[in-house]
This record gives sequence, C-alpha cells and structure tokens, in this order.
Amino acid sequence: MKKIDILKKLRSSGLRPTKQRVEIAKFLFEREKTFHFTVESLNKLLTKKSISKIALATIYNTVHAFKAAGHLSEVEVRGNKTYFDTNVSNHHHFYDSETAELIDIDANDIIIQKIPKAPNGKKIKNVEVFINLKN
Amino acid sequence: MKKIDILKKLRSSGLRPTKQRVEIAKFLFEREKTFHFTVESLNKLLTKKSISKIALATIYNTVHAFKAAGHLSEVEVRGNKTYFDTNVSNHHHFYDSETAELIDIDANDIIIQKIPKAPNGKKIKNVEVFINLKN
DNA sequence: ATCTAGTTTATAATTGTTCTAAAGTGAAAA
DNA sequence: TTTTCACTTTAGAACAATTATAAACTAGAT
Ligand SMILES: [Mn+2]
Ligand SMILES: [Mn+2]
Ligand SMILES: [Zn+2]
Ligand SMILES: [Zn+2]
Repeated sequence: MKKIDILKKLRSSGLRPTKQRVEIAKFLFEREKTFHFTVESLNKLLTKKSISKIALATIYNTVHAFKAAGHLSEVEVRGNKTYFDTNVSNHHHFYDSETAELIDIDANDIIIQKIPKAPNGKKIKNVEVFINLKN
Repeated sequence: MKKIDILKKLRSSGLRPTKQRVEIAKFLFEREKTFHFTVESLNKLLTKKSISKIALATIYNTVHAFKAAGHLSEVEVRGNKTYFDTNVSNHHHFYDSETAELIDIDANDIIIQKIPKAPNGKKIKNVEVFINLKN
C-alpha cells in the first residue's frame, strides 16, 4: 500500500493526516497479510518500532475512527480484550488459544449447507464461523 | 431439575452445597430452556429474586467453578462482558445485537459442507457458528 | 462441642476502555 | 507573515468488568 493510499484512507475517514495517524495507518495497512491486533498489542508494537511515542488515547481514537469508516473490523475472541482486524471483508477465523492467534479463513473456504431460519421477524445479517484449534 | 440433582451438581464440582451456591445453582439450572447471562445480569436477577443478598465475588467464584466443572460454558459476544451459557453441549447461536440476546441453535441444525484443514500440526477442537441478526 | 478447611464478604487492586480538559498544531483568513 | 480557530494530541482521571485479599463465618468431621 502506497503512501498516497494511506493519505486517501485517512481523508476518506474524515481524519486529517497528522504525524501520529499516518504512523498508525502505515503500520496497520502497509502489509501483505491480514493483521489481527488488540489496542494493547498495537501500542506495544508501535512503541517498539517508532521514535515518537503515541498516546494510548490517540491509538484508541484512531483505531475507532478506522473501524467506524470501515477500514477495520472487530473480531470476537474469548477474553475481555477487543480484537481488531485489517481484513474487513466477510471471512472466518481459526483461533489458536495456545498462542491467542487468529488466522483468516476465506469466506469461500467454508460452505454451510444447512442453516436455520432467523427467528420471528428477524433477518440474518451475517454468519461468522470460528474454528478453535488444539495441538 | 430436582433439588437432589442440584446437590449432585455442586458436589460433582467439588463445591460444598452452601446456601449461596444452592441458590445460584437452582436459579441457573432449574429451568427448561438454556439460560445465557453475564455475571452482571445474573447478579441483578438474583438480587431481585432472593431474600438474601449474595456478594458479587461469590457469584463470580461460583460461576467460574461451574464453568471449570463443565456445567457452564462461555460464549463469545462482541463487547467486553463475558457471557455464560447453561447449555454445555456443542451448539451454535443467533445473536440479536438490538436486544443483546443469544438464541441457541442445535448443532444438528447447521451442516457445514466444506471446511479448510487446520494449519501446520494443529487440529480442530470445535467449530462455532455465530449468526448475527438484524431487523 | 470443638476444630479446621472451606466459604463468604466487603473492599482493594487490576485491567481494559472511555472521558476530560488543557496544551499543541496547521491550514486558511486577514 | 501573523492571526485565528477548529481539529488533535496528550496525561491523567473516570469508569466498568474482573480478580485478589484478608478477615469473619460456616459446614461437616472428629
Ligand atoms: Mn472479546
Ligand atoms: Mn466478549
Ligand atoms: Zn481476520
Ligand atoms: Zn447457547
């Protein structure tokens, strides 16, 4: 992902491209593979990597803005930390509880044959499959 | 579920059947349908229902003991509260984010036709399907 | 009845997250 | 340029969920 795309991504989220936001955005989006993270882990990685320290509140704010703009999604994982995902397409996950690591599964790699109908007046918004792993 | 079963359930968990634990256990297990709850919601319901007040720490302790003994399971729901489930069999859920309500789906009501193989050396422990609802 | 390990409880501590309000910054107007 | 002002960052406070602590309190064995 190019620098110009990072700036586009920020502006399209209604975010001014400040030093901190650019740094966060580059860290999140300039990579080949999906990145799954918690705010805590992101903060640690950013602290390790960058010269300038970014306040935790700024990381929360920026991550939430990206989520609101649809550039990040939230993944549910047991425990009380919130996991985010740079893959915003409809997909599924393996979860390795040993390493607390998520692995993407492409939506096409899981086919559900039979599914119950939604209850009284409700509709199905989406279906998430979560595959727990063991050794 | 009979009183005798409640006592059995407690003893089988290595828990002495104290007044508080019996009260919690009866509230959780003496019902027809699955019960999904958070510690907060359970605490409110118990406070409303029973004469004696049970300390929050006791509720946490008891719920965790039941979970450890396999009498309760944990369900992952977006947000930072932990959800518990009296249904400990392998099953799936509808989730209505409007009402923050979980609805059980029998394991047999979902058939997965295609599933990717587990990564390097890992095995599949279980598969959880989470169906988000909308209106 | 006595003893003891297990239990309950109020409260403190910890953890993850959100809020606040003061200081900082930058693009555009004057 | 300087000024302006809305937007940002930040440290720390506040808040919410959970876990730890340690003193008072049983239940059940002796
Ligand atoms: Mn979670
Ligand atoms: Mn959760
Ligand atoms: Zn993912
Ligand atoms: Zn359930």
